Amino acid sequence: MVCTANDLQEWKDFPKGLKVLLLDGDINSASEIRAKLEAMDYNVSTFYDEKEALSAISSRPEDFHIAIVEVSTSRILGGFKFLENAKDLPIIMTSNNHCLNTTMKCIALGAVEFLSKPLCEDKIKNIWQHVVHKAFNAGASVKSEPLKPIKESVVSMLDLEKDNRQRETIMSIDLEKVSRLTDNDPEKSPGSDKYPAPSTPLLKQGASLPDDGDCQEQTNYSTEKESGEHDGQPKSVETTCGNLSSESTSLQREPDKTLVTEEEDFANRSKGENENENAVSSHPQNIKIQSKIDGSRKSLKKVGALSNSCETKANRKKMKVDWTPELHKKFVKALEQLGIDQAIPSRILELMKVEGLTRHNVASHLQKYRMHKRHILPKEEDRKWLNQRDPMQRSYCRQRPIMSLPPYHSNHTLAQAPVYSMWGQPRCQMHGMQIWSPPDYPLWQPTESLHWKPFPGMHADAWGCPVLPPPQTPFFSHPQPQNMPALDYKFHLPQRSFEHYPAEDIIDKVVKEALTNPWLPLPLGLKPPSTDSVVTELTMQGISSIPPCTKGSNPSRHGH
DNA sequence: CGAAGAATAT
DNA sequence: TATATTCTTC
Repeated sequence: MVCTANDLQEWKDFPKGLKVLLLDGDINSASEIRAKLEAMDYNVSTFYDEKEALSAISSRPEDFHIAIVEVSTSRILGGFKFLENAKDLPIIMTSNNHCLNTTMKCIALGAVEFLSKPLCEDKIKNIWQHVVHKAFNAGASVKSEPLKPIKESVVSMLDLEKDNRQRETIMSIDLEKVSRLTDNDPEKSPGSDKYPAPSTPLLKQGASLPDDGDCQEQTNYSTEKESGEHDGQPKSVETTCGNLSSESTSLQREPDKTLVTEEEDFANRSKGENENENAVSSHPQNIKIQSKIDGSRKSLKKVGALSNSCETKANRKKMKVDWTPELHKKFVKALEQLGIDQAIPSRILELMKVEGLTRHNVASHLQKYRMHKRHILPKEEDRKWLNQRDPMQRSYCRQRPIMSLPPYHSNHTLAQAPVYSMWGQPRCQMHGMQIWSPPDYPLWQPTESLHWKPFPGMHADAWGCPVLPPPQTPFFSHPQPQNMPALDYKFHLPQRSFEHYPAEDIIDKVVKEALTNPWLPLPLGLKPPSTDSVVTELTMQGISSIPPCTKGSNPSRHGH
């Protein structure tokens, strides 16, 4: 009756010949659906009465791989009855009536999917996925344990995230996973050739009930949670979303761009991994994936290779965190709040409140951040040191340091294809996106594929020109000429570099002082927020209409 | 043991 | 290069 993974492996032209039980009280509807199914080379047995259908599956279980059951308002009980009594079969419920309650009940009773009528070809051509899914999940009874954290994160995710985009992202990822399932193993699923890009049924389900999506999801999750795992029931909703939730939710509060990026990222990576797997060996793919996963994640207890291929997906490596400007901003804000001495990954993570983000993620980012800091700070310290010893220089050193204009500023090539500082402003907008660094760190911004270099051929290490800011440069002199983007974050390393830098505690002290007494002039080497960053802040808070003239003006006539 | 940070891998 | 993972130290 149930299609096993082995069956699938030997099923040469899957899903052709898929045995579909069609239960629909409406003869017209039934024949219509049947025709469509048969057009796909599915093998359809039509029933108009659930009792007949049930007796058929009990007497000839091998004759059915999947069932499509109609639940009309008039005979809704029949549908449910079938659903409750044919649990071994993946059952797709269908109805004219799109009532959410009905849908939920169907799913709660174990239906793998609810499809609203009419059943167009797109909706039914991929029903075989449920067969595959079920086949792969057969015997996966140990699921609850690995799923537990997943479910928790899903629940919290739902608490936090009301945005539809969230759901869409998850669904899309789900789609990716489902197609991976099929693409992954051509031998098991030759049908993937025929239906190379199956739409995810669950995606449709979600999409078909957009207004109730949240509710529905929550219902599903909570159902799942309290009832434990329905063994063998496809858990695409819970499992898939859940598995991914820890990843996708890491950026759930981020705008579309972030989510999309993440999603694509995931898709690309998955694809690549699959390709690799296939390239290495086409036979024991499941095992290979499993062992691969086992190597990097917690090992799975289950032995069945096929059932593990699902687990594999479930425990798939965390996807890369995309440190978008928004995410980085949170990071920086956390740093700001914590101060330099408290800025440890766990606390940062705490403050960032980004679901799914791990301490490791933060640590890694922090490492990078600090590494960058090291590039800059010594120079600051140098100056500080220098100026502490030379009161005469303090006066101008309180001024914002600027960098000499590299010779490229008139270079059209560079001007029209601006690559901004990877540590400074993000590309594409010199105004409005800059992140306000905490005072104890120089401004820093993760790159997004565009990497700035001071000028062609010049390595970042070479930053720092023996140019000192003009003494009359006002304190708040941030707006920079547009043709020198990002450069304003670079401090100039005086040619005469000192071997000795002040001790860290001295730096900390100075920094703390600056924090405690913000009204005082900033200690040497530290800079006030730029206009850009202020604009950014405002923009982030919804104040977007800042007169552009506030930036790009000449520093020398700006601050007073 | 676990966190932090550095080093190394991908 | 950016991020993940592993190693080392505490």
